[in-house]
Amino acid sequence: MVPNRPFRPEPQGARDRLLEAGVKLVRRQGFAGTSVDQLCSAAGVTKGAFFHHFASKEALGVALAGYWSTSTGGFFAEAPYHHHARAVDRVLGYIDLRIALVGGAPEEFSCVAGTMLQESFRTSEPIRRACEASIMGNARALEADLAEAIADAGVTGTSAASLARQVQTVIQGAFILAKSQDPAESAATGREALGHLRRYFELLFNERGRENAP
Amino acid sequence: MVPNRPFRPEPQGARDRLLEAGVKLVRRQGFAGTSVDQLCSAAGVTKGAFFHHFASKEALGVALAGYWSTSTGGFFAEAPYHHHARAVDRVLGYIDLRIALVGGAPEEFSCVAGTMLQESFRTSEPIRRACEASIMGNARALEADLAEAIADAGVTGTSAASLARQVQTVIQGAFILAKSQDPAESAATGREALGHLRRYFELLFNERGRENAP
DNA sequence: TCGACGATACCGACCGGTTGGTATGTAGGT
DNA sequence: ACCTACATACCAACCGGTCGGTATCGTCGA
Repeated sequence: MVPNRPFRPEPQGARDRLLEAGVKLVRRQGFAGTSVDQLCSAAGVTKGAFFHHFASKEALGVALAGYWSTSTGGFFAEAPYHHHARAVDRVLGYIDLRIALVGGAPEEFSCVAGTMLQESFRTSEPIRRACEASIMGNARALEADLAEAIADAGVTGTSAASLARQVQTVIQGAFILAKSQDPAESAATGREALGHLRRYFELLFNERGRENAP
Repeated sequence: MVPNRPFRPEPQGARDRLLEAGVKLVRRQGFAGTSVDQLCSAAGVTKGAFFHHFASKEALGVALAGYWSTSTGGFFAEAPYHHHARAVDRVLGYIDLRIALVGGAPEEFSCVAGTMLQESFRTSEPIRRACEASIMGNARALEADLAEAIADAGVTGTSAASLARQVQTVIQGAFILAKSQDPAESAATGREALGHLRRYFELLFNERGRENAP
């Protein structure tokens, strides 16, 4: 969900190293499938350090969702698609950016919050809430542009909030379809799904000019 | 993904009871989060019986994906939406059926294959392949109708296979968004997402007559 | 008609390793 | 002296998996 961040400095403290290891391991093997010991050795940290910073494995899960939200939120806030003059173009620019980020193996572009939700929504209410906040926060970042685009095009029968949720829906679904494929084809499968999302928005906002066939 | 099956007889053998328990437990807490002992006690069966029928926990996962495919596939094959004369109506009828199936808590309508994929796509290649077969098999059931609808409406720039995958994408994404919500709102959130899928298809196939606002 | 026989279905105690978590210690900054 | 940030050692519970045994079959020769 967030790209390779080449210029992000290697985290120094044990807490940040554990969260960074959490992103990597949870994406690859899920939350329940990742042990505290694995987290520690991936972060180059001992178990004592882990439980110094996190009261429990569940607490790390909650913190991980927040960490994920913060890093992805910062990335999209700085992205250049905001500079388009028309709201529709900002919305489509966001989708194009998401398409551009889908490359390589699924564990490099998939979403930590979506993965944790799948297995923890019922077993841990704090994790569920933290993941909800992460995904819905991501959605909220698009709502203003969507509201403007809806008004410009005179779209009826839906709302900016609902369309923002749909963006997240298709993104999460795209990750699952990508994971279902052989690694060589998974990124293309994910991009195809986002291409359909783009086309839906083009149709909805009457953007006939720029045909983009998924 | 499959509804309550009220008239399905209680399975007799240990193998079927384990698979039925697998559906229930994996939906609720994921594959890695479910232990063999839990499976056994939920099925009312001993560990000896488990390893008599399945060589390993992973083997149960593979069998579970197949079991899931078979039951859902059978359900949709018999559904009445096939009787519509026009292909578009069959496609939209399928989506309406999916919408109708989204009710109650996420563990009652979510997809076993999608859940297992999320955490096992990298740790178990056999499970990944079994889940891919399940999801893509489900998609294939719609391809003929989609191809016909595409031809009828003169849609360009995509294919029946691609649209069939998009249906699965939105379904899987809808389940994740549903899981992110408080149980009281999760079903409505899931239905909303499928409503957008319906609207995409209405726009694509120029079905202006039957406005269905998500 | 019978009973010996192998196959299948299932039982439950047990194993070594791993799990999340704790208790205690310590180095360094203030 | 005291707090933060770790390290080390350890624990009981649980993990997936094994193993020797039993109950119940259909079948086939005598």
